[in-house]
Formats: sequence, structure tokens, C-alpha cells
Amino acid sequence: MSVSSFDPRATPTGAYRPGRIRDENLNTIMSAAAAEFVQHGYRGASIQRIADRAGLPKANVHYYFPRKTHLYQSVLKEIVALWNSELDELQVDDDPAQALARFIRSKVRLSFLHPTASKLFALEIISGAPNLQAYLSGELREWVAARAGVVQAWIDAGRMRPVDPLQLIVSIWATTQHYADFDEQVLKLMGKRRYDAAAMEQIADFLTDLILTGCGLEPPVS
Amino acid sequence: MSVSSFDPRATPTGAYRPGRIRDENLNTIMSAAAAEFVQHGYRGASIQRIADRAGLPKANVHYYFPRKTHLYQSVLKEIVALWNSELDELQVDDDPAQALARFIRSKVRLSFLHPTASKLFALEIISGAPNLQAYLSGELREWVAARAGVVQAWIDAGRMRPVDPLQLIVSIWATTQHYADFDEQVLKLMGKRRYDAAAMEQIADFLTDLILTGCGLEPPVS
DNA sequence: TAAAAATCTGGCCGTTTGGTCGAGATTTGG
DNA sequence: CCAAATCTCGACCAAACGGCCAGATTTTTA
Repeated sequence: MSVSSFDPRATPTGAYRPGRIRDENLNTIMSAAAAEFVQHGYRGASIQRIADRAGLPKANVHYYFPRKTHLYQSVLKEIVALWNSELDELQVDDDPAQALARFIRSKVRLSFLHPTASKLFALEIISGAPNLQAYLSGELREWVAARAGVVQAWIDAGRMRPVDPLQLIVSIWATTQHYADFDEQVLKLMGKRRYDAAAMEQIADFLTDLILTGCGLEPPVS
Repeated sequence: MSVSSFDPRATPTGAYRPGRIRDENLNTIMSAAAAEFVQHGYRGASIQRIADRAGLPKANVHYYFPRKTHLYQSVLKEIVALWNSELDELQVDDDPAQALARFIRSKVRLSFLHPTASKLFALEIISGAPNLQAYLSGELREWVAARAGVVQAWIDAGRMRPVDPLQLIVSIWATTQHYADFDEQVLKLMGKRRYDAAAMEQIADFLTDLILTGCGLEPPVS
């Protein structure tokens, strides 16, 4: 939820520069909004409470985001961009075990690092995805189809057990996402307060082991 | 979302009997409420819209559920009861492959049969589970611990590959739940409008195959 | 330093919210 | 068939809602 660390307007002195205030407030408000949207949903979120979370008067929020919809869609857009940019690729030339292990690990890390983003995305889809229809049938569909194609190529080349490639991607998505979205539930089951580095390793190891073995692959020693 | 089919007050003639109107309205309202809560969350749900969905005046909803919280908690309670009653068991004496396959299948069927219930449960947990804290650290925790114990016994007896039993249960929960909760997303990826019987079979087969193989078990031919 | 642009914010508006009330209609057991 | 219990529902209320505006303040440009 932070602006790119490279900003052409940055000055060594940190002095005022155009847009600095704007960028800061935009980030503050969007972070506050994401938390509020996750807790109460789009309709249940209150601009007054978002303003309180951000430490700003309500009218100031409306100065940057005249309508609630704009704010919500901005937050959602940022999440989609984050997911698109940070997720590992799968290449036909890669070793299936290595590539899948790396893919699972990057998805686990992403989920653990941005739980609020993950939850808001989940919320939107569970509620019928009124703002993501185009994304789901467009970008995401092609993204998944491409990865499924790679898996299919591996299978055709006899480099892994034949499993439905689409369902495999969906299952990786489902399990990794689950730990972020349902952290309240999973942490209670694990008897922990919050995830630590060890727990994250344990979970990444488990998922890699289960899924790779399920694909008839030897999990690489990490 | 329907009342127990066995009702001691039932009469062969179907004539009026005490509580008949009440039972009917209770069910109508709770179904309408579940749909509204899934679409807009607790805070975003409007009693007026719930009344509209149920085809009743708003004041009539308040007659049965004086406060919004009561209505929400009633719906949640019903879902938890449904989950508790319909899920298959795991017994130490069972054959691991058979038992796990049956467990996965029953969870898939439950998710596909009650998507709204599944979604509302997910929503509550993602939003911080303010109404399920006791359930998560109590009943559910013991339920999961018992099943994990059975899996551990199987492992100790050398009847399956050693995997973290808790994470295994969580992963089964995650994948099966995902198909119900994220149906909007999964259906778009599969290029379908809605799940049919064939799709449900395909998904249950895939999950059984992936997870059982991942546990070093031979998936039973179904 | 003066003008211009950007930012800030208290107060206001019409609408929707959860919830109340009480009078009237319906259903029930006796 | 009647009195009691149950159910129906339009009208109403205070609070919270999203959004608007105009004047005050700060920051940037020239």
C-alpha cells in the first residue's frame, strides 16, 4: 500500500515538492479504506470511520475521492496491480518441480505479506465481484490459461503426472489464499496469535510437499 | 435453510397449527437475510432490503427479529449447525484412502449444495470473526484436533506418508470451500455459467486424486 | 513577494438507516 | 362462536449516511 520507492520528484533534502502531500494523503487514505472495507464491506464501510482511521476530517477524504466508489475501485485496482506484478512465472523450459515450488512459495509470501489486500480481493469475489467482472473474464483468465498451458506442456512431455492443469492452479490459489484470508481461523487452530517466520516456512514447506507429491514430483530440498 | 422435515405438529391434512406461520416466516426471512448478508456484509445489509427479498413489510421482519444482531446470529448459528451435522467422520479403524476420499467428497457436496451458507461463514471469518471467536477456539478447534489425531494415528501406523495432519485438514477445508466461495471466479476460469453435476464430479475427483496422491495413498476408483 | 494553485475543513443537505409504536386483521384453543 | 394469542404493517423517530460547498489556509510558481 506504499507508493513506488522511486519517485523522480524526490529531493535529497526531503524538501517540499509538488505532489508530495497528495501522494502521502492518497496512501494514508487508501490504507485506512482497505482496512475499513475488509472489516465492513463496501456498503458497510463509512467514510467517517475511514477518515478517523486516517486521522483526517471527513471532508478531506472527499477532497481526494469525491465518491465512495472511486475510493473503493482505486484500492481494488492497486491490489490487482500488486498481484499481477509480484507473482512468479511458470516457463515451459523450467524444471516442473523447481518452478512449481517457486510459484507456491511466491504466492505464500505474497499472501502473508499483504493479508489485507488478499482479504479485500476475496471479499469482492464472494460478494459477487460486481467490480471485477471484466478482470475475471479478461486478464485473469488469460493469466491462468497461460500457466495451465505450461503445466499441460509438462504433462505432454511426460515430465509430471497427468492432473487437470486448471484445477491445479486453482488449488494452489485456494490453499495459499486461505492462510491469509482465514488467518483468524487457522491461527486459532494452530494455537498461535500471529504468523511468525517459522510458521510461514512450515506452511510453505507443507504445501510444496503435498502438491508436488500429488503431481508425482520430487519436492526440491529448500 | 429449511426447517427439519420432521415436525411433531405436522398434520396429514395440512390444516392450521400453532407455529406454522412462524416457522414459515422464520425460514423465509433467514434465507433472505443470508443472501443479503453475503452480498453486503453485516453492516451493509439493510433490513428494508431483507424484507423486500422476503416479500414482507420491514416491521414484520422486526416482529420476528427485534434487532439486526439477533437475525445475523441466528443465520450464523444455523450454518454452524449444518456444518457440524453433515460432515463425514474419520475413524482410526477406517482405511485411510477410503476415509479421506469420503471426507473430501462430503465436504465438496456440502459446499456445492449450500454455497450461500459457505460464503457467509467465509465472510464472517475474513472480517475478523467478531461473532465466532468462541466457536473457533472451542468446538471447531476440538473437531479439527480429533480429525488430526486420526490422521496422526494412521501415520504412526505407517498407513500413509507423514504429512502435517493439521495442515492437511486445513488444506482440504481450503480447497473444497474455495469452489463454493469463489464460484464467481472459478466458473469464469472454467468457462461455465454454473456448476453442473459433471463439474462437481470432476472437481471432487481431482481433489481426491491430488490430495490422496500427495499423502502417498492410492485413490480408490469411484 | 505577489499571484496562482492546491489543500483543508466546519457546517449543511437530502436520504437511508435500525428500531418503535399501536391499531387492526387473522388464527388459535376452548 | 368467542376471547386470547398471534401476526400484519403504515407511520414515525433520532442517528448516521454520502456528498456538497465556500471560505480559510498552505504550498508552489514566477
